[in-house]
Amino acid sequence: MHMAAPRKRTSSAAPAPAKRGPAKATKPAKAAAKAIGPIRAVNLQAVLRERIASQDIAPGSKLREQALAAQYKVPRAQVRETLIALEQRGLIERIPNRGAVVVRLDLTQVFETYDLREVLEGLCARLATQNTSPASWQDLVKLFDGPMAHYVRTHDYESFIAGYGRLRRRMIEAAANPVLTGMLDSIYEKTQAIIRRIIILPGRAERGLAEHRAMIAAMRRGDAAAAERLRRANMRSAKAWLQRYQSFVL
Amino acid sequence: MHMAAPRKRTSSAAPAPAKRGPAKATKPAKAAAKAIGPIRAVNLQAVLRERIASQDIAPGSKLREQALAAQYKVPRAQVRETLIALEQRGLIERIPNRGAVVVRLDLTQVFETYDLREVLEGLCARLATQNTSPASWQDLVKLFDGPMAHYVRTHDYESFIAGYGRLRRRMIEAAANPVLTGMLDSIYEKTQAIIRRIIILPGRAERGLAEHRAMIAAMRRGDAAAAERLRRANMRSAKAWLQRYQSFVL
DNA sequence: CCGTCGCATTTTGTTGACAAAATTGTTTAC
DNA sequence: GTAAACAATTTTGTCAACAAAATGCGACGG
Repeated sequence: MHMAAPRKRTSSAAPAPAKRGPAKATKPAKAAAKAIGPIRAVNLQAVLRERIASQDIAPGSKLREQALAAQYKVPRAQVRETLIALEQRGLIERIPNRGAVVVRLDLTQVFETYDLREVLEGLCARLATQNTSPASWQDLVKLFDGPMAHYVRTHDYESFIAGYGRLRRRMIEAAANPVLTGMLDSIYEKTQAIIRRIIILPGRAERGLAEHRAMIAAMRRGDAAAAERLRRANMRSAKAWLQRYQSFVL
Repeated sequence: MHMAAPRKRTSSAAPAPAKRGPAKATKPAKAAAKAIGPIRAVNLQAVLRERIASQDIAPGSKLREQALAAQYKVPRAQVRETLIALEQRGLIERIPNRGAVVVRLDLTQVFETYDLREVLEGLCARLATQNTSPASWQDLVKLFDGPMAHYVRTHDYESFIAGYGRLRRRMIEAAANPVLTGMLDSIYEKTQAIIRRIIILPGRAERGLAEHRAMIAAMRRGDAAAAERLRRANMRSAKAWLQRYQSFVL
C-alpha cells in the first residue's frame, strides 16, 4: 500500500533504468575544485565523473580518500561510497590496500567500445526516427547544412563538437529508451576524451559532417532503417580513422 | 613506473552467475546461508547477484544490512559496500534512510531491454563468426539438430535452457570483446527470470530452435553478416512472443 | 468505527579511532 | 656507488558506538 510517494534518491544519476522521463541535466562539474564548498554525497559522484571524463583528472591518477574528503569537505565514508560506485561504472580501479586509480583505457578497449557504439548508436538512430515526426529534425538539417559546415571550414572544432553533442542528445532524447540512454552515457563518459581527439584528425571532420548530413536526411524523411545503417557506417568510419592514426591519438 | 603487476581485485571478475544447481535449491535462504559460513566481501556481491537474478530473492524484497551481515557473517560495512555496487548495477534500489529493495522491472523496461539485446546479441554473433573458424561450431550444429530438438519435443525446458545457455556462452567467448561481455551479462542477470518464462510460451521453443539452427548454420559457413541478421531476427521474434503473451508473463 | 497523534523500536547513516598494509625515506653492508 | 634491509609515514580497511530517520504500534479523540 503506497501512502505518499517515497522520495526517490537522486544519487545514482543514470545507473539503473529506474525512472523514465526527461534526462536529468547533468550539472556542469565546476573546475577549480578547491574553491568550491562542501558537496553532497549525491553530487560528489557526478563531479568526479565529469572531472574524470574530461580528463581534468588524468588517467592513472591516484584518488586518495582523505584528500578528496578534505577537498570537498565531505566525510571519508562518502568518498568511499563514491569510489565504489565509480569502480562499478568502470571509471576507476580499486586495488585492495593500494587505493583507487583512474582507469587508462588502451587502444584495444577503445576499438572494442567502438564496435559497441556502432550498434548502440545505430539503434538510437532507428528508435529516434521511429518515435518522431520527420519534420522535427528540420532544425538539425539546417544546423548541419549551415553553421556546422562553416565550423569545419574554419577549423572551429569546439563549436563543431558542441553541434555534434546537440545532435547526439536530440537523438538520445527522441529514442526515449532509458536503458539505452544509460549505456550510451556510460560509454560516452569513458571515451569522451578520445572522441574529441578523433574529430581533429586530418579529414575526419569533413567526412563526419558528410555522414551526419546523410543520416539526418534519412531521419528527415522518416527512413529509420537507413538512419540506422548510416549511423553505423558513421561509427565504422570513425573507428577506421582511429585505426589509421592511432599512433597519433594515444 | 609500474613494477610488478598489482594483484587485481576481483570486483567484476565474476560477471556470469556461478553454475546454478537446478531450481530445487529453493530451501529457505536463511538455513542455507547459516550453513555456508562467512563469505568474503568479494563473493558476497556475486552471491547476492546470483540470488537476485534467479529470483531466489524476490523483486520488491527489502535487503536489510544487519540481517545480511548476520546471515553471511560479514561486517555490516561490507554489506554496505555490496549494496552500493548492486545499486550501480541496477539490481537494487537504495532510498536514503529507507533501505534497499530488489528492483522490479516492468514490461516497458523489458521491451526496452529487448531492443538492446537485439543489437548487442547481433553484434556478438557477428564477432563470434568473424573470430572463429566455421568448423568450430560443428558441435553446436549437432547439439541443436539432435538433443535440443528432442528437448523441445519432450518439453524438457530445463535442458533446453541449458543448451541455449551453452550456445550463448560459446558465442560470447568467441566474440572476445570484454566490454560487450560485461554489457550482455549485466542485461542477462536482470532479465534471466523473464527469459525463462518466455521460453515456455506456446510455440516459442519450437520457433526459437528453428531460429537458432538457422543462425548456427550461418556461423557454420562463416557468414558473419547473416549470423548477425538472424540473431537479431531471433531477438525480435522473442520480443514479439512476449508482446503477444505479456499478460501471462507478468 | 476511524483517523491521528505520539512513543518505542527498528533500520539506516555518520563519526572517529584503530589496525593492517603499502609507500617512502634512510641507513647500512658490500 | 649500488642495493638490500630497516624504520617512519602515509593510506586504506575494519570495527563499534552513536545519531538520525523511518516504521510500527497503541492510545487517544472525533
